[in-house]
Amino acid sequence: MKLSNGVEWALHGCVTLSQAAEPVPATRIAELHAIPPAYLAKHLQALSRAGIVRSTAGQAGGYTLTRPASAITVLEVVRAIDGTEPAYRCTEIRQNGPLAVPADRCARPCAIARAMAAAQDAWSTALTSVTIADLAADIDADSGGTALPQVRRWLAAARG
Amino acid sequence: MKLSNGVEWALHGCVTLSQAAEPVPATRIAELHAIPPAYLAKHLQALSRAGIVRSTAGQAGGYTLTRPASAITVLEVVRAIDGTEPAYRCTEIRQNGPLAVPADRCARPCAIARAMAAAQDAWSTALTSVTIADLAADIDADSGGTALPQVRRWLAAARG
DNA sequence: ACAACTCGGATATTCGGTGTCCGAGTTCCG
DNA sequence: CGGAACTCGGACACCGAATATCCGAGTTGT
Repeated sequence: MKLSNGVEWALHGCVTLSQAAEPVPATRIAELHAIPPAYLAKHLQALSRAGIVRSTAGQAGGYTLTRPASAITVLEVVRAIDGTEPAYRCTEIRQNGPLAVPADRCARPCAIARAMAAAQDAWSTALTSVTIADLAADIDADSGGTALPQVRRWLAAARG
Repeated sequence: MKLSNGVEWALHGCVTLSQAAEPVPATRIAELHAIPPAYLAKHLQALSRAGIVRSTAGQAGGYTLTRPASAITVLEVVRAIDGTEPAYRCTEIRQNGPLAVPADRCARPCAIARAMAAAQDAWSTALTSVTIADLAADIDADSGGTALPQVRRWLAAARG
């Protein structure tokens, strides 16, 4: 089980966007974190499709959050990048072989699938309780209150 | 994020093994669920390496659980098949770019990594609370108490 | 009207999961 | 005690998805 690498970039990108009132191009975010610009753009497109960010074209265009950062959960971002498919997918092998369970007895998912689904729910719940605003606040606290102002200043300076 | 398909086979296999006092060959388990025998063998080897099952060679050989099914958690099996690497791996991109955080300021993992780790812990905890014995009991209950006896009978019949 | 900048999707490449095979070792039977 | 059959174990192809990239369509500001 491995999570796409783009999730990290998307989350950092959302935190960055939460500090900018005006649109920020994908290229700008990419150079902030020194990551491949074209690939980051691909993931930002996914965020756009999910309705988390809004894109404006043309000069002075870029990406903006569609909602306040406190209304965007980490789970939403993860799902936008990585997809909504659960980690465990039951193949229903209980319906195969010499002791196959008849299909009309399989209305409910099997016990293994239920256990895995419960674990997935716990995971999702944990990620739902954290918002982009929480991440930004924690990052700022870790730096002693200097990180977010620095980002805001850098975004303004790069614009000029 | 996707979980290896072999996890399902391994868990079903462990439930089957929990019903057999004598060694069961990989071929036998494979035909029970109508899955590729050679590939299932590969995963059973992983369980062997993890110390969950014990293999005996030669005629009348096969796999056996090393512990009672109530002492084997689902998480152990998942980790044996899928590896112990957490789903989210932090690349530390905060140390890159024009606003790079100095390395000596990065003793603790970043806020994003902490949130993902917490979710992973919740997931792991959920899977630790379920044992192979629990799965077997649930499967039996779902079938109205017929599933496990059927498996035991089939294992005995196939031996002869 | 022009030009520059932006996003968006279509396109190669690499890596891990999927599936398979044959050899080494061991146990049982004659 | 020798042989044969059965078992596991690791080494070998195959495939799909994630990675990484590019260029064209559209829009804004001048």
